[in-house]
Amino acid sequence: MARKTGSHSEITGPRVRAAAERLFARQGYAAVSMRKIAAEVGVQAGALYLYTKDKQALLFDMMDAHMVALLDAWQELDPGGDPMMRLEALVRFHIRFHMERQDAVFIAYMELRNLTPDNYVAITARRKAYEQVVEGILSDGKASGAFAVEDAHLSAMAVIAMLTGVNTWYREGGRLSLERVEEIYWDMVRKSLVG
Amino acid sequence: MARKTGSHSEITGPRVRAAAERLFARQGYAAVSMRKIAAEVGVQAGALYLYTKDKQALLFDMMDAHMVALLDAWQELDPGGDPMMRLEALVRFHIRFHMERQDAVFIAYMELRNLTPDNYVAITARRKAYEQVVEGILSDGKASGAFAVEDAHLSAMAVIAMLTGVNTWYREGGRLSLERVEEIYWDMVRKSLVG
DNA sequence: GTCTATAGTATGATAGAC
DNA sequence: GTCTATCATACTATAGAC
Repeated sequence: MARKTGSHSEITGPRVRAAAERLFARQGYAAVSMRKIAAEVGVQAGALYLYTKDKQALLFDMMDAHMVALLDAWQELDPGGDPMMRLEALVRFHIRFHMERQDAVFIAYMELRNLTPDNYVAITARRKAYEQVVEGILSDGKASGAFAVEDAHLSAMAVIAMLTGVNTWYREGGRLSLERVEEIYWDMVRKSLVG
Repeated sequence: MARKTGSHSEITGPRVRAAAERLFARQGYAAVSMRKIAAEVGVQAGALYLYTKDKQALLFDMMDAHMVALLDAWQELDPGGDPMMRLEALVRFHIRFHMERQDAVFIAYMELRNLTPDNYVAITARRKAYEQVVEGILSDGKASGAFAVEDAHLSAMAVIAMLTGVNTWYREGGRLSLERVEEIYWDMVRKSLVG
């Protein structure tokens, strides 16, 4: 016999996380109160603590989930082999993945300083893992002669900054399609790394 | 006859602004209370209102001063003429200027959302002016055939993101000197924009 | 599962003494 | 010019009713 009323946990939990993500991205973690999140969901502030240990866990969990999703998605997609092909795949993947998750990306970059020390260490480790994916591709390409890279770490950071920067200006329905943006960025990245 | 004690306004004012900049950069505008700023300066919270209208003015004034300094400094340095030479000058200028003002840069990028609507409009106009400096150089270079740029606006945004990204990873006394970083970034930027 | 009520603390800003 | 004291409000988190 089915439940008539009562447990909405499977619905309200995700809604709490979604509301928190929206609000943290738009106003910043410190500026968003539990009351604001509750109001967005349509519950009272006290009810939020059924779905999260505290406000900090709300922030950490969404940042960690984002970084894990990023690393997993790339692992799934990584073609391996030729560094030039891998880098093209990564450039297109990075732009697309980040454009589809603007709020999460914004939070991942802006709210590091609002993590507790332990949580900061954990998230920073995930970030470093992704940076090393990019650096690894550039190192391979340098070794094989495909890329004229002086310093693989520096170039990796430059490429990541450039790609993630798309989020700051690209707006859907604007002058350029995402396909076009991908194309032009890949062209710039490729040229910046070859002879 | 000289004052023995009393007015410290010319000293305390700048110290208030400096403390606010440090704290806003490290903890974020919303997370920093007037009491924290006062403690950093060594005065009581109430005394801060002798040097600023309110907390928002503290934020706006430092962001506006930063953007004006950026635009003025470039206008002073702009060699004019050949787009390739202008762009090299800008790349080196941008990295250097931003590295010397890490806190202000961080705030200028992170705290836009904590500005009141009017203040947001004012700061955004300054940002756009700087973006148009870069876009203008790329447009000139495209017209003269020096740059193979598909979309001057997109490329300007890509270059700015890449250059400003230096702030997120470069640490003084690290593996690479700032001169070396400048060199490598200019090399990457130049290659990404030519044939 | 959600509510109301509340404890305990922190906030931005002002008034008035010195 | 700076202090102390204070107003009015907001905050996170918990307890207990339903």
